[in-house]
Amino acid sequence: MELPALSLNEWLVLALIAEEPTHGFAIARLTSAAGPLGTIWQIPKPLVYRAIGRLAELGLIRHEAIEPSTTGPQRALVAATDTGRAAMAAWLVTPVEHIRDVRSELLLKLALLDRAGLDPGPLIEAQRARIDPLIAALRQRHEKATGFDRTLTAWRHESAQTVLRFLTILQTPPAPSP
Amino acid sequence: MELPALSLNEWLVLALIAEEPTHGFAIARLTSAAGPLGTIWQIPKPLVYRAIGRLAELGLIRHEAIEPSTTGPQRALVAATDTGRAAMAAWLVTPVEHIRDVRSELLLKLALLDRAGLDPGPLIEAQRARIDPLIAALRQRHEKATGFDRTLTAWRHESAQTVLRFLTILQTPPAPSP
DNA sequence: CCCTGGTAGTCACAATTTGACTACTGACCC
DNA sequence: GGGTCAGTAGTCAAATTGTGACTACCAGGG
Repeated sequence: MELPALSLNEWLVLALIAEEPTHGFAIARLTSAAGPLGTIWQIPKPLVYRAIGRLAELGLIRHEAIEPSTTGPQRALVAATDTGRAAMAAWLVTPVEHIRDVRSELLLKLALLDRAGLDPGPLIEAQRARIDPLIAALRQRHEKATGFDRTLTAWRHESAQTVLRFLTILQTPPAPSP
Repeated sequence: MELPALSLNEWLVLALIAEEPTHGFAIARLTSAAGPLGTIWQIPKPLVYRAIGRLAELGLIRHEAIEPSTTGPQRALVAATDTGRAAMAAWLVTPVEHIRDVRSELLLKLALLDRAGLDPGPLIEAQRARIDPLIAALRQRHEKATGFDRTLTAWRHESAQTVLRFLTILQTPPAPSP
């Protein structure tokens, strides 16, 4: 039962459906530029519906009966299956592979954990463990580099360290003003 | 004479043609994963040729006579026009607007300046001036933020500071070992 | 009673990306 | 000397992604 790779769009749609049974338009609202998640990751409306279609094909979500909406047109409810919820829960605590995915994927996971009222601690720790050896390797490469490679490795090293600093800030709650 | 916006791909192709008259395949080699610029920005082969087509339409480059290659098939030489070289020179020293463009666009400009043997100092200074007020604004927003917004603004603030640190490193040549 | 505005979803098209494909030349091996 | 391998040069078609415009439904205000 290999789960084929999902795009970030698809993971986000699955996550929102796993929170509670909902419908496409509500997801589109949450992930629009104006919505609460739109500051991290936006999904254009047509892509929301495309993602729902794909997730349904994969058996991660299921169409419930159509709800006779009280206001406006009918809405097609979708709910996560057990498989879907399990995949979701695993993804939510898996650290990201590459530095470049921190901005989108890690922040999104943190936001989703926050929405669910779950402790982000384990994810933060796992991410730190993933990054630590990477930073060591980048420092070595930077120390040996010459010419323009020095500029490039400097950037990579600084970027990796930034992730570490960011994770540390998250673990240090802001001091209450005295 | 408004110059329509060029993509990063197109700027890079123009830059390499401005270095010296060349042909599509050579550009594709330089910007492939294995090429010297591939570590910063890769351009798939078909996109190199599409970029050449667009640049020619805009009058930034011109097709020279086809060179009867000594080895292998014929190659279609292209050279930058005066307009093209001027646009290029201006772009090369213009700092990037957004933090997210540092990794790709600013690094690329630095690499191209390095290849041309030009002083990166003015670009670095200009970029610093562009970033400074941004950081101040982000710090303010971070200090006021609460809830998950605090996490988001922390990331943005750290990212902006990283750019500043990076620019500082570039201005500080590595101390010669004693 | 018509018009605006929000809800819900779909469609057709444009842009980007990917991999594979043609074609040409020189070199190497048998 | 002929087959074929590797490298050069460029193009194409298909898959994926993204965009804008469109239908349709209902409520409330003038």
